[in-house]
Amino acid sequence: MNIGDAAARSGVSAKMIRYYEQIGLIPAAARTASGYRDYADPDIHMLRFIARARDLGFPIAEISALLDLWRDKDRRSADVKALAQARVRDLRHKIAHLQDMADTLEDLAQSCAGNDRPDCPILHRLQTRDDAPAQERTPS
Amino acid sequence: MNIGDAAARSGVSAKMIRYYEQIGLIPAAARTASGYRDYADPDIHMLRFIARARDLGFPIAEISALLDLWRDKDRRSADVKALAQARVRDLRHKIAHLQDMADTLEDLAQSCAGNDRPDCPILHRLQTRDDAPAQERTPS
DNA sequence: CTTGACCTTCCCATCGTTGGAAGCCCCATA
DNA sequence: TATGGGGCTTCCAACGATGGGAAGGTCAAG
Repeated sequence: MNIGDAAARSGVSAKMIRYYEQIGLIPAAARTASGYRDYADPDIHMLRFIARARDLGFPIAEISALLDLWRDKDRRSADVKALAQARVRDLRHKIAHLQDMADTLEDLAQSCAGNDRPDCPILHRLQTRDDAPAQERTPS
Repeated sequence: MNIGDAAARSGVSAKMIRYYEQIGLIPAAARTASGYRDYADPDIHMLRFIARARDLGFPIAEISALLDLWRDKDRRSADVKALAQARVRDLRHKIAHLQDMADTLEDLAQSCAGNDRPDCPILHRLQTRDDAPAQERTPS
């Protein structure tokens, strides 16, 4: 099976398949006499595995570790779980950060009149220091 | 003031100041006779403005628009508010996406024994199709 | 044999940031 | 005055993951 079919069946683009091979995430594919990459069902399974791990937010390095565990029939499920939990922690951390930014920005936007006048607390906040809680003892 | 001091006072690294100048986000700095960039207080204010906008998740292109509005004394606060609200929508969208991934992954992790045995629903889910709700009519 | 769709490799771009190398400048100290 | 260390300059490269495109070979149908 050519790389285009493998891409269509796995959900990983042909570009990405070549890239994953290049960086060593997946082994070099078999080649036909004319140099075309040739894929079989097990390759498709592996690519689908990668696509799903990627969709769950795993970076390449962790997908590589997951692939190793996937292939290792003597693996300990605790190792897989630890990877997943570390990923969850990282995701929750990123979410909290984005949430802080969104909440702050929403507060600012809500306090802006949004009319034809130029005065705007959003710009005011950006041009002033932001290390204070913003409603305590505004100086002078 | 040298670029190192400007970086320390603004919270933008010297590397980034040069980069922002290069891409045109900020005007080219004044130079001393020997070629050193020379910054004054208004430059620091601008860099701090950039640092805060960046911390609120604005990409460079939007910071550029914010800077234009900041300098424009005839601006309409509605334009600033619209930029902020668009950013909030984008952040909420990203948050929802990460939340989905984290929730899915947490469910999977919770269902994994996490012991010395190799069987693991996380790997199972990754190697099987994921377009089904995962607890309805598991075949055979 | 021609045509069009596919494959190959290689290079470039994104976005924001960091790192390093080579070379010049400035200041303080010996 | 010489010297050393740190800061400045520019240029190049890398990160993660992906897309776009050019130049050229291959395959299958007509």
